[in-house]
Amino acid sequence: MENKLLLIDGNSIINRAFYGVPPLTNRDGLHTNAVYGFLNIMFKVMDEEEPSHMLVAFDEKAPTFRHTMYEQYKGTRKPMPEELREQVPILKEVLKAMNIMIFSREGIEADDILGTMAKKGEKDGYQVSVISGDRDLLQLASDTVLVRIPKTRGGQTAVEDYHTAQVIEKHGVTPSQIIDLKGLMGDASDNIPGVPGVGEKTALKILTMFGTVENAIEHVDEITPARAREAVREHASLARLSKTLATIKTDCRLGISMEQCRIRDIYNGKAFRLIQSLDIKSLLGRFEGNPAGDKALEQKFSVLTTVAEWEKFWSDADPAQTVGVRAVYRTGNDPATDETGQMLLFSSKEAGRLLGMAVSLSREKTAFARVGEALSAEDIIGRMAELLRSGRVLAVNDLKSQLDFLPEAAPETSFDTNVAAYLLNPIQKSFAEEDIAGEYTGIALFPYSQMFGKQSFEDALREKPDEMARYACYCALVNVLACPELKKELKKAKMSELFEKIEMPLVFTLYDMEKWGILVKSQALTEYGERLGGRIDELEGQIYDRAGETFNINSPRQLGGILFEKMRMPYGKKTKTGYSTSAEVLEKLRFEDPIIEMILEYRQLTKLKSTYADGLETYIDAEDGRIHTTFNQNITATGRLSSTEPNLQNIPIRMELGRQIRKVFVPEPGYVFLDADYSQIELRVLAHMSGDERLIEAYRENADIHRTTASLVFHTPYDEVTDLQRRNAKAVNFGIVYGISGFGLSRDLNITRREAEDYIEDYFATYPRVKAFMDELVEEGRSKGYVVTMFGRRRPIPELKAKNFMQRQFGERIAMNSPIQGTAADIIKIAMLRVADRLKKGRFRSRLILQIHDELLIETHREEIQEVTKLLEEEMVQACELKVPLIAEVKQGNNWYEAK
DNA sequence: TCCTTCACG
DNA sequence: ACGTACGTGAAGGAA
Repeated sequence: MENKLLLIDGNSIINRAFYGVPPLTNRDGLHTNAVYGFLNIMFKVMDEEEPSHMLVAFDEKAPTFRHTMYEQYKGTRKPMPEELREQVPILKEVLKAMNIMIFSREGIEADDILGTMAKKGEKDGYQVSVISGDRDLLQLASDTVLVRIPKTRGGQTAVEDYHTAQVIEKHGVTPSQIIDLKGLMGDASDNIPGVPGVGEKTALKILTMFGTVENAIEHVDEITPARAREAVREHASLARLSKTLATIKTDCRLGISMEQCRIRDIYNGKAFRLIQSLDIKSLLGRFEGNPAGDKALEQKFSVLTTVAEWEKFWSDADPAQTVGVRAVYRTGNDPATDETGQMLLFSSKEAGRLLGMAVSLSREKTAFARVGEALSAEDIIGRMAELLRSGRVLAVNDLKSQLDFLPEAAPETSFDTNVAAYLLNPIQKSFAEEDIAGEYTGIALFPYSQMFGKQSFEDALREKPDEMARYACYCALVNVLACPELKKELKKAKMSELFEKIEMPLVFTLYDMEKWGILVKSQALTEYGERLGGRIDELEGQIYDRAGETFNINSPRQLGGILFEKMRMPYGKKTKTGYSTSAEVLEKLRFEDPIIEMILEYRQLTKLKSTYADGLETYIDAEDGRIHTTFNQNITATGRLSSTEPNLQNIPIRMELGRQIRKVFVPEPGYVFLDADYSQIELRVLAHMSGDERLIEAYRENADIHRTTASLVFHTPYDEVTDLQRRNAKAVNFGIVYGISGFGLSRDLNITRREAEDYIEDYFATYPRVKAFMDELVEEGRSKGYVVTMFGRRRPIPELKAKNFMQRQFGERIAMNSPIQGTAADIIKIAMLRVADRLKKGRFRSRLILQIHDELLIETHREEIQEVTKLLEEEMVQACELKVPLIAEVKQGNNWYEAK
């Protein structure tokens, strides 16, 4: 409707929402219930009223608490709970994103803003609605101004509407008399005193007779009953003051034009993304129709089912243009069902079948090619291969996972929007099309899960073919549109080279590593598991005997009950949920009872059996007997890789029993393992980046760095350093890399905090540039909001701006650690690329198969051992030129145990 | 789904 | 007065 003004009392409504909606948080633990409740109320009212203009008013200072039910009842003021306080700026951000006018100014109360705007709107011929939880606002009601008070009961929002008539009906006074009413009866929650002894009943009686406070005072002698008469006489000035306090100003100078309040483009991509990040899914539905779910846009999407259609799509395409892509394929993990509901299981080869491919050149030209009788996967891929030969760039999200279905692309002609978005903000959890669409294209893409739940691509494509095709088209479009934006942002952040020279090429290297996998001796693994199982059973019996009952040893809760209550052992730490039974705690109880020893061994063995013996077995590929892990390139905040399903980066090594499991990882016949790891790469990076002379000198002399540190810190000649001193110095060196704290070191070394702090102080005195470097990193993190590695990789650190001391301190440790850990990660990535490149160019049969942060494992053909040893060592050492030598040690073995 | 525990660098 | 060393992933229990 034209000329309809909606005014919202921001503080009042968010308070109502906070107490009316049960606690909710998003996946990061941010509270969202008040924002959710507010938006719910707002949207409900907007749906009803269809306003053309709108404004949300806030109090400038931290909102007072006077509007809450609790406060109205108690009449006291308590600070706003943190869970609510943190939601106010979030709400403002959401409103801003929706282009909704928000207004607050110091010295002006939200009430007065609303009053002034209501008057102005009324005067300019607008229909005005004021939304508030506060009955004070009823004084603004008139025949053209509607005051609406939402009530949240049991999740349902009902709204009470007040024009002049309804105010009189419900409260027995006219809107303008509301202030007289408050003047007489007061309002505890608003700190309006009123006339002592006069309540609502009396006040109403007086106003019925005299109309206003002033008139009542003038005719005070006529007031009945006598008690009220004397009260008003005695407190006349208090009544006048109270009325003034209750009066909402309607003549503030705000400097707001009606035009600024006009509603425009509420349902945009930015707002969508923001609400999405708050995990308020139910509100996302409102965005349908704009701009994702944009019918005009979708009409241009087409579904191609024949070769002819597919050819035609490309025939008039601009050959220079980037192609956005989204492959839809059968995933191996979730078995599908066919038309009859029969379960279908696929072999690993079948698992990776292409079902369709969305391609996009622009908003005008986007299509989904569906694999079927008249269009095969080969047809689709074949045509695209030609396109790539002409130098087109493919814009894909998560290229590695789709490489099976794309023609042989090269790093130079591929752009992975997922990897690019990760580099720009590695803190984010996910970078799929739906996660980056809003930020880089303005398209508000629905989450896949919201449209298809947990369905596989294949099931979704069968059950909702149109929606799935449309979704894929949107993805392809997002990729092609996001590509130039991401490039621009990467350039701005000086990460173009990191992206092009390291991350993009690495996609292909990791793909190859995953494809190769690592051979596992299945039978040996089973036997290992059985050996563990035997011993576990023995221990289980002994533990039950000792405890005098059977219980679940794996349950920390039950175990805690046995140890600390039944057996009355002294408990050390407590966790949120009960007693801690961690190995650290149990170690200290070693001498209390033999049961502790048994439990520790039991824990160790069950871990090995469940995670490694049994766990790994399920990942052995039936086709080739190898385990194919997934290397994730977009998980860690520092730039490291991670490994999942299974994690091959945490195979036991520290304890001998666990280490034995490495014997089942073997090279195929005719091959051996070459395993190379960097020697103290992080400390060397620290030496380089800090430029500390002594540290650099020590490494140049190829000294034992822990011994050197011990010698300097403990003022002991190098050759006389004791084992204990060296061990302590080693812990300090580690601690430095982690962003040292006295507490952490003291816990690690089992010494007092005081001693630990002395160590640290001595360390910094010994290596003064290290101290300065750390301070600079923290300062840089604070001023820029992020820190960088030698190769420009960024790590944002919002924690440094946190109000909470602990969080800030955490931020400082991150600032100290990330550039070091991240630079080391950059370096080994470079080494991986060069090693893989040389193996490929030299037509070696050997292949890189694993990376474990500072270690590379190569399955090496026997005839190539010498050459590969040499090139491996060479490329790792030369990956980066530092002020200190970079050292890599290569070992050979017939299994992974021997090669370490 | 969250928490605790523990495997690795 | 707090409650911490940095970075990960998987399993099992509790809810």
